[in-house]
Amino acid sequence: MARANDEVAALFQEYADLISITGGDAFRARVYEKAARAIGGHHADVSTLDLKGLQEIPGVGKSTAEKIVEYLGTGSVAAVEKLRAKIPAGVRRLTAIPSLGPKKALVLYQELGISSVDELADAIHEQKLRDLKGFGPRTEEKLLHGIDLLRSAGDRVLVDVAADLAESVVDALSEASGVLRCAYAGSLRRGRETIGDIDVLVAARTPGPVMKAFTELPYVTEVIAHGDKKTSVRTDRGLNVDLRVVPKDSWGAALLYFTGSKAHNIRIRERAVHQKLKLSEYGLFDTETGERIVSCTEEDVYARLGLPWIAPPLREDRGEIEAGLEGTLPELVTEADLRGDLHTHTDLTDGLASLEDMVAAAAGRGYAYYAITDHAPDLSMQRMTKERMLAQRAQVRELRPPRGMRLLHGVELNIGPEGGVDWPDDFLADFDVCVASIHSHFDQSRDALTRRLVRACENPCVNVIGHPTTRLIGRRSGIDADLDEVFAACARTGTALEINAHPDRLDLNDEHILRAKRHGVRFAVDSHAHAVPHLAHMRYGVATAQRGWLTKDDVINTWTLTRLRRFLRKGRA
DNA sequence: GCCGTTTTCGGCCCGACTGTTTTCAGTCG
Repeated sequence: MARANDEVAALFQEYADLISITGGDAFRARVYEKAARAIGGHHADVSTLDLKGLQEIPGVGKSTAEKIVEYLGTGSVAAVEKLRAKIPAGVRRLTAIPSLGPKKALVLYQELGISSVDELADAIHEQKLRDLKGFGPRTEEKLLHGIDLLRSAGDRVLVDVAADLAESVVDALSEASGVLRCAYAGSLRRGRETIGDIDVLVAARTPGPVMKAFTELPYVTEVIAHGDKKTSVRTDRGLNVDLRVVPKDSWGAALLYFTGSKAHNIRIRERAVHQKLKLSEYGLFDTETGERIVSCTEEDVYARLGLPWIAPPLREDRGEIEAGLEGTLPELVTEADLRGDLHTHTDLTDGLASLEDMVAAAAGRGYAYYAITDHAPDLSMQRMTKERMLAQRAQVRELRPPRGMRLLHGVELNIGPEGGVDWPDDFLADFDVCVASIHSHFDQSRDALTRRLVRACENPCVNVIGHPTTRLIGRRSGIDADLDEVFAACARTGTALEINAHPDRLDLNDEHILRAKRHGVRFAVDSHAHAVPHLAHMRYGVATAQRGWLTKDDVINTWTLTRLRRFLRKGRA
C-alpha cells in the first residue's frame, strides 16, 4: 500500500496533465504539478493533517488542500473526475511518446478520436494525419519512431551504468580539439538513484570539432538533434546523452542550469527575477541594461542571489533554498569521511573473494576499520554453522592487515518471519557487529512486517538493519511496513539503518533517509560487497546519504573506532 | 491556483531545436 502522499501526488500530476491537454490555464497546471511534487516529498503523512496543516505545505493553498481532504474522505475529487470524463486515459498516455505533447494529443483526439498509442500507430499507417494542421510527413515519421521507443522503453537505468557511460563520454570529449572544460551535469551529478539521460557540458572556443567527435562516439546509435549549441544522441546503453557547448565564461551559470533539478532552477530563477535579474545558462544578467553580472562559477551565481553554494544532491527544491538563506545547510558527509565498511561478505558464504583478498582491497581504500559479515545459518543455502563462524573469527583475529586497519568480526543475520534471528544472544554477544536483514517472506501483512522489523531492532545484539526495505530497483518493490514506526524503534533502541550502496538496492532511499533522520536515527553506509569491485560502490551510497541531507555525525562508519565500538555495544551483556 | 524583502492583484523561468511555417507553435529539458 502506497503512502497517502504518493496517491495524492499521482492524482495531482494526472490533474495537471489533464488541464494541459484540455487547453486549460498553463499556470494552473503548473501549480498542481508543483503541489504533486511537494506532497510526494513531504515528511508528514497527509492523511494525518487537517485543512490548516495541509496549507502549510509550500505550494498547497486552500483549493488544493480542499481537494486533498475531498480525496481522503471520498476516494475521488470531483474536479479531476470531470476532466477524466472529457479525456480518455489513453490520450494522456499519448503524451508519453517523445515529441508528442498535450497540444498535439488533443488535436489527435478531437479531430480523429485517437485515444491510445495503438490507434495512433494505425492512423499514421492509414495516412489519416496528413490533413491535420501542424502535422507533416516528418512528424509522422517521428511519431512512429517515438512509438517504437515507447514500446521498447527500458525506462531509467541504474546509476552505475550511467556513471560509466558519462565518465567515458567526458574522457573522450576532453580530448577533442578546442575543449577547455568538460563535465557531466544533470541527475547523475545530483546523485539520483536511477538516470533517465546524461547531460554533458563543454566549454569550448568553437563547437564544431567537439560536436563532431560526440556524434562519432562508438556507442552512439542515432543523432536526435544537432545544432551549434546542443546535440542529442541515443546510445546502445539504453539512454540518451545531451551535449551542450557554451563559451568558457558561461561555465558556472551553465553548470548550474544543466545540473538542475528543474524545480531548483525555477526557484533560483524566480529569486533572480525578484532582484530585477535574469538567470539563464549564459549567466546572471541585469534585466534593464542586459549587462552580464556573473557567470564564471556556480559560487558566483549563488552568491549574487544571496545564497551559499548548494551541493548538487540537495538541489531538489526540498528546502535547500530556505536553508541556504538561513545559513542552515547541512555539511554533507563525503566519501572521504568514511573510516570503514560494516557490511561485507567473503567466499565463506555467497561472496566471490577470499577473506584475505577482501581485506587487502579494503585496506587499499584507506579504511581504519573493516567488518566481515558473512551470512548466518538461517539462509540455509549458505550452510553456515557456529563452528565455521568461529573458525573464520580465529582467521580474522590472526590477519594483520596493512596500514594498521582494524578488522571487526561480524555477521549478517536473517530476520525471520516473526522477527527472530539465527542465533541466541549469548552467541551473538561475542560478535563485534551484527547486521540483520530480511531475505524472504516479503508479502506478509503491513502489521506483521512492521512488528518483524521492530522486534529485530529490540534485539540487544542487532546493530544495523541491512537493506531495510529489501527493494531491488526496477525488479522488486520494497516491503510494505510502517516505516515511521520502524524509524522510531531504531532511534529508541540505538539501532542504525543501513544505506546499502549497491546500485540495484540504494536502500534506504533518499526520501526514507530524510524521514528517518527526523526520528533521530543513525545510519551506516555499507557497500554490501560480495566481491572486490563492489567495495567501490560506496560512492553511490554516499550520494544517496547526501540526498538525504546527512552529515558526518549521522553516519556511524565515519566515527572513530572508539566511538563506533561504544555504539555497537548497545544492550549486550 | 498560488503567493508577496516592491505586490492581497497581477504576475507566474528561460532558451534550443524541429517542423511546418513565411514569423511561429510545440516540445523538451
